[in-house]
Amino acid sequence: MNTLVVLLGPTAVGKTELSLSLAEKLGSPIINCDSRQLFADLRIGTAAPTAEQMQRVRHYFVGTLPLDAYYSAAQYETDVLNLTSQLFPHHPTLLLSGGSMMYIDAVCRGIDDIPTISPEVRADIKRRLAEEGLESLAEELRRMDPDYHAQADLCNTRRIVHALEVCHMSGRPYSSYRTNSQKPRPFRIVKVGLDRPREELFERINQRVDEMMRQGFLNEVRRLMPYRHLNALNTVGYKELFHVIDGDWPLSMAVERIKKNTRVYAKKQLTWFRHDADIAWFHPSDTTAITQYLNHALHENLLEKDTPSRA
RNA sequence: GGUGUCAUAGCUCAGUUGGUAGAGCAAAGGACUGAAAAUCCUUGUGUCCCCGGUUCGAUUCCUGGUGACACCA
Repeated sequence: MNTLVVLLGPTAVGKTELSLSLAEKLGSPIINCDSRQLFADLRIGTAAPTAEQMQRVRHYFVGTLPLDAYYSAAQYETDVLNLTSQLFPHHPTLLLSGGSMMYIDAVCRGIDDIPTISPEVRADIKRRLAEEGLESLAEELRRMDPDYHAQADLCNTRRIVHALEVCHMSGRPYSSYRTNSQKPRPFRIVKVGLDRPREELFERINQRVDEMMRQGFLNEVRRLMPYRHLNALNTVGYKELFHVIDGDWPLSMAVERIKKNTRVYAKKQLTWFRHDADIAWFHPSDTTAITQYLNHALHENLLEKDTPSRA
């Protein structure tokens, strides 16, 4: 059976660096699992792999989406599964690397099939949110989908709106689509988590933001001003620097906010990953242990494959 | 050396007419199913500089230290 090695961890922990040597060891290309590095033109602010790094190892899903693309974790699931079925015949082991929690889970566990919302329904709910307010929508959700209403975060506009959109779109309760079941995958998954002491991680985040500024992050953002309303630009770093270009914030304040919001994001990632018992954790510099672990995991894999024919 | 001011959370500070204290920032914890670097929820962490004194009770008032700052020599 083929194996998908998933290299994950909080932002700035050192995934990109390690993914290169790991990919070379495994004889695999790198499948990016960073929801923002997927987009073109967000190179500096997302710390996307450099041209040299991309040349060293073949990367998939880096800078491949136009900024205005409608994309989702579910689409990513489909795209990655298609890609892996193409690649596995040539690469018995594939490396997926990134920190987008929901995208990782989409690949590893799958996302339920939920109807795509038409622009009409989306616009209608949006209008009603503005006119009637969130409480009114939540009340309607209580009638249309009491199950989800009972467990939903009623302060979270986005969740309530989406649930209601699905109800209206399909005529069925949103919760009826939520099976929370794990989809079978035709390959084995090995998760390698990277982490560092909090202080060390935060120091790296701060330094990386400073480095981004030195590389001309502000100019990158300036060029993207026309696209600021797009979801792809609702991203740490970009949204803060838009305020600088507007003249509302001093640069120093934006830089501090970017550092802070990146730290918050890293914490959020760790909170999510903490509940995943399948992850084996390592310090990024402990390459010996990581290699050992992978050798062990892949060796087990071989035995599994061989066992039936021996028996 | 003298005089004065100050010393409270990780930082900047407020406050208690004497009943052991709270803001901002920073930080910590959590949720998460077709927008997820998104969106949302929760939380104050403290020898109130130290030793004494007055007091039922001192972080608060008083004596003396220590440290910082300012001014005068």
